[in-house]
Amino acid sequence: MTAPRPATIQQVARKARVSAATVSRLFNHPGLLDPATATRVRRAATALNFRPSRVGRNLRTEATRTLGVLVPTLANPVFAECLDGIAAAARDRGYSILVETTDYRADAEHATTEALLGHRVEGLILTVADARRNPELAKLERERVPYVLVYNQVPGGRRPTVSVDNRAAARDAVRLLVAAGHRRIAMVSGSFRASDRAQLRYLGYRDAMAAARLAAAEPVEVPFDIDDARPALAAVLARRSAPTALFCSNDLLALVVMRDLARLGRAVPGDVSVVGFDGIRLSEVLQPALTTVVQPSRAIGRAAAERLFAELAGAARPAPLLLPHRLRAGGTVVPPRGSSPKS
Amino acid sequence: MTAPRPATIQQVARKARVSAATVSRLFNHPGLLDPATATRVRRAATALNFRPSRVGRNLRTEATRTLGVLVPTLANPVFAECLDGIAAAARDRGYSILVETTDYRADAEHATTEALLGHRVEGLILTVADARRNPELAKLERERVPYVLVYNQVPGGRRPTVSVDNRAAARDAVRLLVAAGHRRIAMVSGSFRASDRAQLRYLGYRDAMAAARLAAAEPVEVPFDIDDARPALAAVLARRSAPTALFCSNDLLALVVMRDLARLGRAVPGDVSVVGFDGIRLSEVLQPALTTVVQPSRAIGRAAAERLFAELAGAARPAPLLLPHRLRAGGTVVPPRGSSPKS
DNA sequence: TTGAAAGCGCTAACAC
DNA sequence: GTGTTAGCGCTTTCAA
Repeated sequence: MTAPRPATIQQVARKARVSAATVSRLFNHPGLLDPATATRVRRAATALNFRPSRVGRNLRTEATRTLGVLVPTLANPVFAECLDGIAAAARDRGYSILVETTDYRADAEHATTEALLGHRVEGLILTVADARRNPELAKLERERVPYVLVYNQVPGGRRPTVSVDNRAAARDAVRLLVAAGHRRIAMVSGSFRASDRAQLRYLGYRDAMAAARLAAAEPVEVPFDIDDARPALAAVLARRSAPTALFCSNDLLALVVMRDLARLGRAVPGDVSVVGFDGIRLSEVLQPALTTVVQPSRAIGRAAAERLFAELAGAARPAPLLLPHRLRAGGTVVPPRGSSPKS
Repeated sequence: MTAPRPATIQQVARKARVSAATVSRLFNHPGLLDPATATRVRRAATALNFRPSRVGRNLRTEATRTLGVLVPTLANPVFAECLDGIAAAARDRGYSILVETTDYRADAEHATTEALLGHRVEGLILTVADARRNPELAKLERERVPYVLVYNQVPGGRRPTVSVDNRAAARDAVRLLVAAGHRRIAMVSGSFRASDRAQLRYLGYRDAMAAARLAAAEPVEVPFDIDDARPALAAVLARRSAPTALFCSNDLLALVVMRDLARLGRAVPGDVSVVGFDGIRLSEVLQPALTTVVQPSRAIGRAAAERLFAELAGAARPAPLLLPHRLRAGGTVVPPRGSSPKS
């Protein structure tokens, strides 16, 4: 029923009355062949639907021209856009991409990286739950497997990363709320355990609050895949001094928050202002557009791939790369009720 | 600088003073080993960071346990969500996923499928520009490579597909506009050349218009990656009888259309009602939520993977599978200005 | 329970 | 310009 075994280089060689080496040359060093031979071999190959096996080739050359990618989920467009950038860069270089997801479960990082390494990928691009102390990253370093983290960021720059400055970016976002006149600002965040970025962004939130001499609130931690934020939101809004603005650790979360605020009868931005983080394409297009910190996701993916290629070509282990973030003003932030402008 | 050669089964064998066959057995048929031997081999393997090479294994067993996935882009969440479903299903079965994208360029389908087949993927899951006559699909059939199309749909069911009934779904969507009282309805569509789905959805649009004895308009075809729809929209709205409602061939497009209608000073749904197609997660969460046809994207991905596994296990070539679509009423459809309810 | 041997498809010396 | 040969890492008979 299913695929018959593909033709081998030997079969082509027999049919064209040449040696396997000559067939191999046709595909790898066509210049070396006598034109007449080349034609004969080409014809035989076509007749047999021959397509060189990367499996045989990979084994022989000890190079797979394959990259592994590991991200929490592809349901969040921030990772999908990044992967799209990686795929484009890989295509340009003739590399293939093996993809794994963890669904934000740190304990899935082991099995997935093992699978990738088993395939002998030449390098890895990944986003892990926590890049600071991470047994899988330690493994990659011990075994000297080239890798680049995307989105993750490590204090001291001790790992090869491509990211924005999460803390500074979060600070900018919250500062924008402060500038709009908000004094009671809370942060809604995806689980800290599942995301070191979320932790850094919380620090940025605290920085901005401290700089404005405002009281930072405890973070409102929710699961990344939350689909009803009403209980959490109701609790925050019931605090003695309810926030007039919410900073969300990512855009997906911000959108869920906005929808559920509406379901709770709170208007955005009328009752509550909201700021996100990521700048996924869709957050720009909706109305009002989400005010958010834009990360250049495709560029992050592309840069990570290119740094990996550079390292594979012999360059030193890449230093951390900080790509610029950008604050995008949407319509989800206005001054709090009853505030005088330029207070 | 870069990775030293990974340990081989021979090195482990030497270190454990057994043969390579015994090491192999530890990983493939551990029950066959004497417990003491197993421990010794395990220790040696750990000490050397040994991890069986899938490259060697794949060559020997002539099975790669790898699936290829080809989609137009991962920047559209409908494909990313589908891939997320495929990845989850593959993980359950111990399969790996090789991903390629075409950026909606039909002429990239050849090189990308060749790359995948070169890797000897055991099956393919793909969305092509046009599945009816497609040289790459013909190639897959000629070479008897198992494949399942996702989203694509072929009249007569002559190809293995997993999709919704695009035409009927589009008909339902437009019927909903008709039921709201709209008489002048236009369709904004991604390029027909790049998407047979778009063509089918246009047919569904015409069906619904005909059934309501309304005049179908020529489609407003735009590129899938359009980022400013204002020129196209301005042209449609300038027609002698401007539409009061727009049916868009996908959600991403619908969102761009909504934003650009706003930029043109038209309110949605006040001036123009809008319906989308896909039901990407984000379209649900925005406000007003987009009225759209929901496709179960993750389920489509999962079902495609499972049908491929069934075929690999010996089942017959899968028949087309139609998954149910669902109309989701959002806030982007209201009766046209000046219409009387229940006209 | 373990080992020896062969071979999966391919490429790169090396020889002619 | 082309062929011969060896071997990449692994699994699987087959024999002991």
